Amino acid sequence: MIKPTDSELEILQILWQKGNCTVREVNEALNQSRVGEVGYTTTLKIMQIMYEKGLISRDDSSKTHIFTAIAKEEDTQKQLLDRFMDSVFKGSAMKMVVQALGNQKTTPEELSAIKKLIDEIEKNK
Amino acid sequence: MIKPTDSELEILQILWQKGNCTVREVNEALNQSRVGEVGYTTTLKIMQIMYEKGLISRDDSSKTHIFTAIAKEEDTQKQLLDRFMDSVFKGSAMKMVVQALGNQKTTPEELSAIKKLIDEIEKNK
DNA sequence: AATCATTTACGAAAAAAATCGTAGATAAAA
DNA sequence: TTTTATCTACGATTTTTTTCGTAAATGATT
Repeated sequence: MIKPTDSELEILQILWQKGNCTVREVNEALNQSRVGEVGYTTTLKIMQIMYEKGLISRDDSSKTHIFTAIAKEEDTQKQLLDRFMDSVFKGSAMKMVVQALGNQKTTPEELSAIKKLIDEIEKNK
Repeated sequence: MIKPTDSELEILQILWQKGNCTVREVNEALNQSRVGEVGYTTTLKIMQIMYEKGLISRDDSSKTHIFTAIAKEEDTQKQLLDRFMDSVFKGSAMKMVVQALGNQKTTPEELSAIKKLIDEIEKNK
């Protein structure tokens, strides 16, 4: 599976969230959640490249093409997470989780949810 | 804080692990854990850039310079993790941890260690 | 049909990252 | 002191990613 670049990932996120999109829709969504604007043809070009790489599919039956993400969000997350864990935490999920949970951001609800999750994983072994 | 590129991160890992290093030491460590070899001057060049960026410090009192990572490993991990969590998991530590733990790789010992960790975090609130 | 707006295709340019060759400095060996 | 080996400095080249201008196609409007 091909690793998307940063801007490709941004576009994938939009496609996962909104389903099928035209280039214009993606471009507008992109420019809402951003500091600097990005031109329409820039977005188009990146999406063309993504299409060539097989990251997204294209329906060109009408003039305005419609694009869809090919890989599922979870699969891509999993793949990127593995890479990230290897390169930053030398493969230790433990260390990474410790860092992530030490982050004030996590709410008590989330913490207990994670405990339940661990209980379930432990049962299934 | 500046985000290191992938090869810069590789070098930082070596410096964190081995402490202070010459360019040659880094270059050799690099070539051990790798598919393709990388030339000595390539490593040198990247380390010079890292020095200019303020990622590493340099002792040039003798001919052979000695380099040291400036940022602590944990701080860098934390910073990269935040970025990663934002861009891939839209900021949800929860989702990320679920993915990480769902990874068969995690051992039972690690799982119970994480539970203990959560207990402690919960106590301190 | 002529005009206008929107779209895709194409390629060029800019920016960022990685690679290495060569030259000159420095120190060690002979 | 000459030679040899190793090092840093510098810049050129290559590769990857991002950016956008221009042209041609398509469809809508008048």
